[in-house]
Amino acid sequence: MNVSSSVKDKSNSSKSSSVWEKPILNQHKAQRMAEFFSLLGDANRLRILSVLAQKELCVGDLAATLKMGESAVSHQLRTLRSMRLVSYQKRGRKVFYRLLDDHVLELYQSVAEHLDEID
Amino acid sequence: MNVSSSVKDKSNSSKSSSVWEKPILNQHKAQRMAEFFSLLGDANRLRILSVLAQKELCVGDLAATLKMGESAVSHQLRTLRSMRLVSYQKRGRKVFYRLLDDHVLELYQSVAEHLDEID
DNA sequence: TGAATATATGAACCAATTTTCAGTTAACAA
DNA sequence: TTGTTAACTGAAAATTGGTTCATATATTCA
Repeated sequence: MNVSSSVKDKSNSSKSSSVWEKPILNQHKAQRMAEFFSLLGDANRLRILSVLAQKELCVGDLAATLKMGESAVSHQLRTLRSMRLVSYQKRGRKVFYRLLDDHVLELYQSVAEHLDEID
Repeated sequence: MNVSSSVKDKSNSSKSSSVWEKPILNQHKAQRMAEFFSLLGDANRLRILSVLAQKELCVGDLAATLKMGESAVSHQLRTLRSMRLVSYQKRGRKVFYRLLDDHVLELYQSVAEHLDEID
């Protein structure tokens, strides 16, 4: 057993004016953020995004470019769609996907920097 | 089969001057970035970081604050250490952890914004 | 020295995620 | 219509990840 500081957990409110101040990130918001980060926590999804950042592409081309199964790509696009990171447009029997969020670029930026610092 | 664009894959070089331009994120770098994002892709790890962002804390207090097992916390700290997100300092028999990177705050910021836009 | 405390570690277990496989739907062309 | 192609979907198989449990190491205190 071990509790040196007074740990009362004032049932942290979910609103906070400045970033990451006193209240502990509450379970629910932590969960939502974790889900989002997890979305970027897969090499294939990152590569899909990196390709789409250049130009919109249909599922088949995406699969060919990344040397992945088309079904796997389709599944991944589904999860990317669910988090509103890509949008799609059907043309004939192809479905073209494109990036739908520039936040991702910022995140990419930050992590790239961090990674460069490490090694 | 389906390859409308010429997909030659110029064996993408890992260096790129501006962010996310032509070369496809190569397997290796994608993997490293994915590992990093995965690190933030867990609610408990995020909460650990949110607590450490306020003040340094020892393992036991961290566990008590977050209502997690001490072993679980220790395991998580280990992975956070491996990515240089926290540093630690041994004092007596306690080990104090602290945030060791402000990039994380930026990431947190970006994702929080994105999340707010969604709902 | 021996007991108690704080943390770390490895293995086992369970849960979540990703890919593959088979089959379906939709669009187009013959 | 029939055949072909593009994409999607659900379920099973495979992989990855997290927590727990038992144990080990290290530090302090008596």
